[in-house]
Amino acid sequence: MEAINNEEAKAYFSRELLIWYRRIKRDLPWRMNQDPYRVWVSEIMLQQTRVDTVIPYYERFMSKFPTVRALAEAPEPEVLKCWEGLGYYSRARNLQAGAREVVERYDGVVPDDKASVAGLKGVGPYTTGAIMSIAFNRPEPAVDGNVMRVLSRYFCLEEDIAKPATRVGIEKLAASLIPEGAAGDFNQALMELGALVCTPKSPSCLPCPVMEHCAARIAGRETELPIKTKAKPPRPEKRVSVIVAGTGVNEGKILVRQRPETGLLAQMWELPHLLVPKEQEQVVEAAGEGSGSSTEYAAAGEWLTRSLETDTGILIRPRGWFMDTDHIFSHIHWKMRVYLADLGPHAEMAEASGASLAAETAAAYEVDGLRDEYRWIGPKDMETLAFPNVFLRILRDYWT
DNA sequence: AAACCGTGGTA
DNA sequence: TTACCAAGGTT
Repeated sequence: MEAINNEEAKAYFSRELLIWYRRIKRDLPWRMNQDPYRVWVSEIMLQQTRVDTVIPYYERFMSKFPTVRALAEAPEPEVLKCWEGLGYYSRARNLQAGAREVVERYDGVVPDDKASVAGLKGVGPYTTGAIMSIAFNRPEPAVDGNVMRVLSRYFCLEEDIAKPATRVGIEKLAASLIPEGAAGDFNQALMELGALVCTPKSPSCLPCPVMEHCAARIAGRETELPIKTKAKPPRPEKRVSVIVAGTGVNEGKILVRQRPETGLLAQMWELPHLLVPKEQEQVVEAAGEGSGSSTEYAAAGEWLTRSLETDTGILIRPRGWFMDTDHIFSHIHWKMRVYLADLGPHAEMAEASGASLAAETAAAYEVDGLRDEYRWIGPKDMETLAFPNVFLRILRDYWT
């Protein structure tokens, strides 16, 4: 291995990486052209999400919302439905808010201006650099996890890449590596190398275009780098969810609700569910699949009925266990038990009162105190409302 | 700075 | 099976 100085190592890296990328780059949907809107949508979808997962979502999204204006004018629930199953749903709402800002402030044209792009909702330092370089070929760094890993190895950097300050330092380095007039290709080359060659677990150094002068490789430390502090494991939460079957005018339907505007799974739809307090965990645990006596079922059912009534004003009548399912978010682990139920006695009384259909519905609302966020839905409504995966799985089970 | 925000692939 | 983690951003 020829010993070279740092400036030579940098020039070599930029030159060889760019040549390599232009030879082997993948043919991806968002690389069809450099339309800033297409680049923008792809970068938002690709945040913390694999290429293979994104591709079908991207195709669907672009055919439904082909322009900034189309996205800006769409009803928000349609945008959320298009994002269903992809996760990090605030990305979808921020993206549409950004599109609306581009229509109002920039006449529907994504501005070729770093500060303006950086000011759009959901666009942070990485995405700003990605849009500026890929769409407009501006010499801005776009430092994501791939880039931090690749540069940590090539330059044998030992800073913890989990720390925000480390990314800032690597941005300066990445900026100094951008070849004249080739910002977009070079930034994508860095990420392509990280995705295909310089992978997290076992990097494939032999086909690497810059292996010869990779400091970590030369030191035999390529698997030790980058240094990254471990994430905390998700905290466990026991939850009980209920499928409430409608009767009368709601025959064949079930009760769902829309989540609040902020926080976890914001504005997504879900089955009614409750956090099980520590002191109730034993009671719920005892009433599972064929594992509880009638007494134990009654105890769990009583707790569920009382809690749901307190929380939502809806009086149910538990009918039995349906399924258990685990769902792991990035920071919470839901251990969910699902029960079947129908409505309690006073709802039936309202239906049996002999009132007209409209009056009956109104009466049911009054008697049940059904709040705005609740709705009776059938299978057909699943095509319109956006549900997170944990509830999609349960509902598909229920309706098949 | 550290917690919050989803999901699925991989070893 | 557990553990890691992927083209991050916001608060």
